[in-house]
Amino acid sequence: MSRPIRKRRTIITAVPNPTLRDVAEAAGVHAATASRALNPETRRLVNAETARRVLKAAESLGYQPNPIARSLKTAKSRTIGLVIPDLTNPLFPPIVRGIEDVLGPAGYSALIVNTDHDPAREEALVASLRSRQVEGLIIATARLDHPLLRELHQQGVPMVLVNRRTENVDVPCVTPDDAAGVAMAVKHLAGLGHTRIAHLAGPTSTSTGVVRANAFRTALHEHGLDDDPSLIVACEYWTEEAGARALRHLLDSGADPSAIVAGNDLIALGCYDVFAERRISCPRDMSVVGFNDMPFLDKLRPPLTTIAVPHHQVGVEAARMLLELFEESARPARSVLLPLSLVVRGSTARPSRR
Amino acid sequence: MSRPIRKRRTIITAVPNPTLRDVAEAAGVHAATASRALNPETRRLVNAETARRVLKAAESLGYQPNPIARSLKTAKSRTIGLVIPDLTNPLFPPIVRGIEDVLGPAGYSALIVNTDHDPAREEALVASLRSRQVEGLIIATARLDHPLLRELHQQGVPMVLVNRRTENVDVPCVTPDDAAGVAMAVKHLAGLGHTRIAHLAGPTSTSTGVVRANAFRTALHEHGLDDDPSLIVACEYWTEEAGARALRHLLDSGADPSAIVAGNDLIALGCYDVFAERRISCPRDMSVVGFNDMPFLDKLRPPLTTIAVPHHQVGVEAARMLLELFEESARPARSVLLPLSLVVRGSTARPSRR
DNA sequence: TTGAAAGCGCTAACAG
DNA sequence: CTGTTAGCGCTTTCAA
Repeated sequence: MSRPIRKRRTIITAVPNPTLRDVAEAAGVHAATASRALNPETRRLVNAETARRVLKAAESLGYQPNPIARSLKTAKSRTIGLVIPDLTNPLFPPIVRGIEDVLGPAGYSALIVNTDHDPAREEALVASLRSRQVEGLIIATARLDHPLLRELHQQGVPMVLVNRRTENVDVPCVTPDDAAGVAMAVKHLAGLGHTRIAHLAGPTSTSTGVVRANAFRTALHEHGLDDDPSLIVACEYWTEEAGARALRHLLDSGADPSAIVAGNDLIALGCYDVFAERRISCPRDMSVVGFNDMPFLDKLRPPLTTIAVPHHQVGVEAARMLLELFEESARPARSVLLPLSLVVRGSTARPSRR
Repeated sequence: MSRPIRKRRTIITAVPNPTLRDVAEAAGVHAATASRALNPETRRLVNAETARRVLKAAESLGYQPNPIARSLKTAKSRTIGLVIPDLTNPLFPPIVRGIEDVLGPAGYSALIVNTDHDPAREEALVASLRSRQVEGLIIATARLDHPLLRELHQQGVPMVLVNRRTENVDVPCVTPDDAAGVAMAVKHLAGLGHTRIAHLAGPTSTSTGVVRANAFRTALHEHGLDDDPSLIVACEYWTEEAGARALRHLLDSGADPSAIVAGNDLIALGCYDVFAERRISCPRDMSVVGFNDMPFLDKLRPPLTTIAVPHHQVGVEAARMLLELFEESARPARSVLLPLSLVVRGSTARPSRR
């Protein structure tokens, strides 16, 4: 009989945090039915009229499902972990936003952790993410040799890599088309008439560092330019300071370039510091091209010519890929290369010397 | 009798995801006892030797407590919501890191949402955070008139405001000492000999905009300078474009300043654009001071003199304050003003014209 | 000091 | 189509 239920329904008009049972009682049905009605996936299992009543009851009570209870039952947290080196690097915020723009509408949230490039910290943070039951990981800290990634992969943790890749682990990646980007930079400089072009490469422990350096060498060949090994110097980190050190080293070695392809924008900024130190005029004495097109580069002196990376799109693709992985986790790892574009500003010009 | 338990213990050596019961069985105790032993808070309720056995069992099984189950039981999610306008604004990443540096060690995680300055979006995002059972909110999007904040406060949602304040709601805030910062900027310019100093204020809908503008007027008085109302123009947004528009307006109005105190660094960058447009040489013809000291300002042409805000510290204080609020939610709202410092670079100099 | 029992809010068989 | 039942993994009375 439904009398007692009815009675309760009228008494409980405004519960502080209405539960599914409150809704069910208000609608005069069982909690299970209310659950079915409320979930779009299972709504068709219930009489349309009943469903309507449940929806209305939920609405009027201001019912909000408790995702924690749902998670406990379904063993799905609707949460993913995002592992980045450092959020204050302007590279990452647009990627994060791209990820969240896809995840949010799909009902997922991201937990962000910063590793500060410390493998031990990374391991601890990943462990904490996993203990929080994240369903998958998006990782922006990949090194070529990265035991943690191999281990996670073996344990079947769904993940996708962004920006950088790793070796020996078959994991889907979303990266900029680094080789094409470097080729554009070299073509631009060669077109201006530069013949001694140097490369301040990123760290050789990262795929981005290695891929860009290799692409640089290939591009030189294609343009029939000097492939002097002394024109390539690897930076220890992706930072201004490391870029400055590398350029000083390059200049002191007497390699004498007229143009530089920097591994990324920060390394290019390090070049600016050295230009100031040594009274080198850019672009008159030396041209430089960055990589990434981080914000405010147009405000520099001179404005930096660079390769624009669609960071937001990188995030979007990565998040989509992870969601797809959840759908059919057996799918083979597929990777995506995103197209880049050259942004010509004031840091590149024809060489003034011979 | 413990025989069956023992037996099971030896059989189950490596459960994939060991649960509390697995640990309990392995240690030959009840799940409740294992729970008490594992939780430092309740460990003293259990025999030291038993506790040791439980800890060892947990260790050897690689037990990780399931925070979702715990949350369901305790109605605490160990999660907080962080509401910011836009993560790609370089102001916010250091604040986020400060927050996470405090939250992480305390066992909390942050869910970040970006409102893009859209009140409707903000409302929806806050609702989604609340449905995810966040225990509290850190809000960086406060406007002076902000009905949502008043409503949340009435509902007793623990929250703290960062960067900006709101009116008529008694909520704890962590903000830079805007008035002191503006006073430093004006003092610096006055000391250089400027007498016609303009202010490109932030939006009047935000406390930061209003407080800085008022402080500007006060500082002018203190230095006995022109308080010409036409020297103060409010920008519509905290952006380069709005800053540029405001400066054009100021210049066109004939106010004729020799120096500008910009509401923030982005507004100052907008000034740089106008300087280029109108062939105004900075700092020869016009000095400008920014506010915030966002990254890479030293690389601009000229390097921007600005007021440095300890953003990381802002995040740290805000997170601490929220955690304190959880401890004793009846405590009266307390607010913190963080000290700033002037960073003199190349965008300020003595006035060249008389 | 420990165990038994209950239940957080929800979903998923299963039965009717 | 709907109700019953059980249980996700944990904490917390209450008894013993």
